[in-house]
Amino acid sequence: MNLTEKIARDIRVVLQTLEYPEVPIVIEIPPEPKLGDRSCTIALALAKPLKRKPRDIAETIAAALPQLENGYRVEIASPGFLNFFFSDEIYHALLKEALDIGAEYGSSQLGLGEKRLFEYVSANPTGPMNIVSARAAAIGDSLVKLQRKAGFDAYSEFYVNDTGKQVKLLGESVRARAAEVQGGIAEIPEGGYHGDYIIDLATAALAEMGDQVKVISDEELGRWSADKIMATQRTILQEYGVEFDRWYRESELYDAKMPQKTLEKLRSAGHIYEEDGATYFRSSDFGDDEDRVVVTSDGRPTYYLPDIAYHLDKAERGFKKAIDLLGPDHHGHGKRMQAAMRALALGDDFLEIIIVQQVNLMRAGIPVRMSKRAGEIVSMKELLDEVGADAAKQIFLSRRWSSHLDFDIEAAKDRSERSPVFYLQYAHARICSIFCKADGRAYNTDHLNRINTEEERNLLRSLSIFPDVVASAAMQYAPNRVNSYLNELATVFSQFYHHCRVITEDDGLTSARLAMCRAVQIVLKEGLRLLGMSAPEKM
RNA sequence: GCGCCCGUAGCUCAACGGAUAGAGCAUCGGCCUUCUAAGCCGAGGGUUCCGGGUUCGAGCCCCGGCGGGCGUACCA
Repeated sequence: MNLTEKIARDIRVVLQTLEYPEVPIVIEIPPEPKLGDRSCTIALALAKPLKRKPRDIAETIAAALPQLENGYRVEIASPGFLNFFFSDEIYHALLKEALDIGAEYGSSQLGLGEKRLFEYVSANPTGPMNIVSARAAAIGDSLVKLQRKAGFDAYSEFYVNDTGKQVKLLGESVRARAAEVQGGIAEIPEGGYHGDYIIDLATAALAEMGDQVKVISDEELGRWSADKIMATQRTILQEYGVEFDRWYRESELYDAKMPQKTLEKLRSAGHIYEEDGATYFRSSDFGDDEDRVVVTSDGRPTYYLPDIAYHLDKAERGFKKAIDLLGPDHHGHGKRMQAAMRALALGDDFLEIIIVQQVNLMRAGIPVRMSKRAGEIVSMKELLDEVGADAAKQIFLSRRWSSHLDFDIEAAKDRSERSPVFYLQYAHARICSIFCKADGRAYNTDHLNRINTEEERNLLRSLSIFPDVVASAAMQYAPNRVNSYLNELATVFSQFYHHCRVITEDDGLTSARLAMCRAVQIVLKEGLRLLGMSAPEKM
């Protein structure tokens, strides 16, 4: 039962009966409980086409709605809002349902089982992951969970660029450091990697391969190093609580000759030409600013070709939509990929690009200067070790992905005792504690009529909103809405907690209030799960 | 130059095109003999960068500025 849909259905029927023009029906949550449990602005939207006053239209619609028999009453507020107030019976039924289905509460079939693939992080295996990766990981992971809850068949992938020029450079850098470890001088190549982790890799390579390090090719050494880095990335992400359904290696594409096949496909469609010895894709025919090289004049494919192949493969594996989370430094890439998708006739809405904006790392208000060249970066691992996964995720997931956010390490740590994530977890732990204190007294729904304070009613209202929040967060890729909602729920619960004693001599009232607590516990736990955060039972 | 993103309270950020623009932090003042005070109650704090436009209604959409960030490779 979805209360919002119920109202939308009733309004739709009324609009048809009255033969009003078809306009989208939008149901909202009023800004405060006094204004009702749900509201609709349909009368405002109909004012123009009907050439009548919004208030008159609202009254006509209200009169035609099956209010009492469907468990609500309607008030009209200026300039023409239809405000819906649910009956106690409706709320009690909803509470019973939530208790009955538990963690399934809030799930829906909006996605109709559509197969979707989320690709995120996809950090190059040439160095430590940075803070933007941590942000993307938190968002991507939550999006997949949200979309699954909303009925999509959603999956996650981490694409690994384990071939190409950068990997060769990685190999050269490691070789240089290996020479240094053995007492020589490190001659790190132009554009190579300087970080200390290269020394660690060199040491590990020497330990594992001995003098073989000197004779294998740059590519082989680079590939070996990339594998090590990739394994580390996987471990760090696991500790962060983010697991991928698949790590898809660029080299797998080559093994399956997919870049070549993709090139031929584009060529036979007439989108490929040669110039100055290089092979170009005519991407400007499909919205790109200029044509792009897909094979260089010395015969190497650029990153672009296998990436097109990868996306073609996503479509061929049956995904109806591919959603890529990209860093701000790759936003130019989006246009190119869209151009390729069009050239391959995959449709304009197959690929959706989400640019996860940058993170300005601060420490006590002072920007932390990050220089990749000098290897002076705060890695994702260092960040997580310092502030903790839950606190970091909370910061990332309380903002829209499009916001350029300031992440203050000291603030994240200093406030850790009173941080927003603790507020949510505390509410959950507090409920667990109540059930401990209840000492075997169970909740039940036989005495819900004992629920009648303002705080209790606000709590029911908040609980009823959860399915709407999940749906909108999933459809609009907005995990931050779940975070906002959970904060609101925790606040309303705290108010309830302070005004309504749960465990009393009154068995009927106790059982009803325990039922409320259980429902809040279910939603808090499920909400935290959707955000990838833990829900401790004790704090 | 061109392209993308951002500009909201002292700070960090919210706000499906809707009602009096909200939270947290910070500041100030109350509340622990009662289920977790990591909490609750209250106060102060705003020209939503500026100027036009669309709309019954704009922080949100469109145009033009200003400011900041990023991108503009035969790197990824």
